[in-house]
Amino acid sequence: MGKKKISDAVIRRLPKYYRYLGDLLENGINRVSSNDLSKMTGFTASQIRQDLNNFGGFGQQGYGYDAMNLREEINKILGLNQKFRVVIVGAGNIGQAVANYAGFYEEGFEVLALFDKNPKLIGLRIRDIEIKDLDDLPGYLDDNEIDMGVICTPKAVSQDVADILTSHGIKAIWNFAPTDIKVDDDVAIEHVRMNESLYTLAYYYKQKNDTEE
Amino acid sequence: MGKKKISDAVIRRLPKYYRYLGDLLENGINRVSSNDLSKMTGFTASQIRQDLNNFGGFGQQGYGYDAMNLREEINKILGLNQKFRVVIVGAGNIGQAVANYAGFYEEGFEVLALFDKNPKLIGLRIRDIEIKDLDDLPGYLDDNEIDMGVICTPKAVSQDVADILTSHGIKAIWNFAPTDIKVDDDVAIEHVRMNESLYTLAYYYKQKNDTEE
DNA sequence: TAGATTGTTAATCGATTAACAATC
DNA sequence: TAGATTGTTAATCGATTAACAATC
Repeated sequence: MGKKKISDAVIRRLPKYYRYLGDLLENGINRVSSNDLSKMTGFTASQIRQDLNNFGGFGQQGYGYDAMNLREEINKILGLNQKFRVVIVGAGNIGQAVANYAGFYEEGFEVLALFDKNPKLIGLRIRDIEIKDLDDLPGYLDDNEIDMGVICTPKAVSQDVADILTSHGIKAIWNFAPTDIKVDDDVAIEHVRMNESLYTLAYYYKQKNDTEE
Repeated sequence: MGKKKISDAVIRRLPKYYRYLGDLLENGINRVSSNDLSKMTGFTASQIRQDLNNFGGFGQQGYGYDAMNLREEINKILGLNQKFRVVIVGAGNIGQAVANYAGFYEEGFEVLALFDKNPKLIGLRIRDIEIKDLDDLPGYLDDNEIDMGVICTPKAVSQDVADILTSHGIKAIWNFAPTDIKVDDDVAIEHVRMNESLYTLAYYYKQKNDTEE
C-alpha cells in the first residue's frame, strides 16, 4: 500500500545478517549490537541499523538486538517462514547438487521431483526423489501444487522450460542456466550468475597481479 | 597508477555485455549501438556508454560499436585473454559441475585436478581429470603452477582449504561454500552466494504474492 | 544514575540518467 | 550532406555514512 519500496541492495544484505545470527545462536550468543554485526559482516553499523529499521524497530536502546528474535524477524521478512514446494528441471550435476543440498531443506524448501530428458537419468533417485521424464513436467505441474521451479538445464532450453513452468502457474524461478530468462511481471526470478562471478574474479585477479601499483 | 578506480558495479556489468556481444556475433551481427545493447541488457544506453568509456573509446560516432572488437576489448579488460590453471577442491556435485562445465574451458579456464577426502571419489575421473586425495593438495600446489582454486567443500572446512591454497601461492579463489572466507589483501576472491540468491528469491516471491497491492 | 546503543534525521558520497556538442 | 550515435559533462537521484537525541 503506502509502504515505501525497499531497495534491492537492502534485501540482498538480509540473508547475510540471517546467516551470522544463526552462527551466533549456534555459539550460544543471544545479544548482539549493530557494531558486533558490523565486524562480522563488514557493513557499517549505521547501515545495518538503517536496513533493519526499514522493517521495524527490532532493537533496544542501550542493549542491542536479541539474536534469536532478530533472526526470526528476518526469517519472516524474507518469507522463509513458509514451505516451498520445489521441482528441479535438469538433473545433471547442478540439479543434483541443489537436490542434495541440506541447507535447502532446513529453510523449508522441499524438492518433490527432478525432471530430465536423458533416458539414462530418468527413473534414478536422488535423496529418494525420483528423476522423471521432462515430457511429464506439464502434467505433473497440473496435478501437484508447486511453488518454485529450479532451472538447471543447458541455456538453449532454459527459456522453454521457464515458459512451461510459468504457463502452469509457477510464480518463482531459480535459474542456474547462464542466460537471462524473460518472465511475466508476476513471476519472481533469480539468476545464479556463475559466469559473471567467474569473470569478475578474473578481473580482480588481474588487478592484483598485473598492476602492483 | 593515476587511474581512477572503476566501481565494482561497472565490473559486474561487463560480463553481461560480453555475453550479449557473443550472442550477436553468433547471429552474424557485427554492428551494435548502445541503444541496442540497452534493449538486450536492460541497462540504459547512457550507462552502457559510461561504463565502456571507463576503459576507452571503443565506439564510433554515428555508427556504434563493432561487436567483435568490443567483445575482444572486454575480454582483455576482464583478463580473459590469459589461461587460468585451476584446481577444484571438493569433488561432490558442485565440484563436478564446475569440472564439467564447457563454458569454463572456452574462456581459458583449465581444470587440472580435483581433490576430495572421500575414498570413494579418489581415483575417479571427471572429464579425464583425476580426483586426488585432499592430503596431496599442498604437495600438488608446490609441484605445479596453479592460478586459481575453486572451493566446493562443505562450509566447515572451506576456510581451512582456503588457507592451504593461499599459503601455497594461489591468488584467486572461487568459493561455492555458503560462508565468508578471509584471505589476505593480495588474493582475489569471489563468492557464489547461492543461499543469498535463494532467500532473495523467497522475498520477491512473497512480495508478488502476499501484497497484491 | 551513567553508560550503551538504538532509531532517525541530516549530510555526504557515489552512481545513474539526461543532455548535447563532437564527429563519423 | 544529413542523420545517427558516441563521448563526456552536468544534473539528478539514491544509497551510505555521520551525528545525535531518545531511551533502555
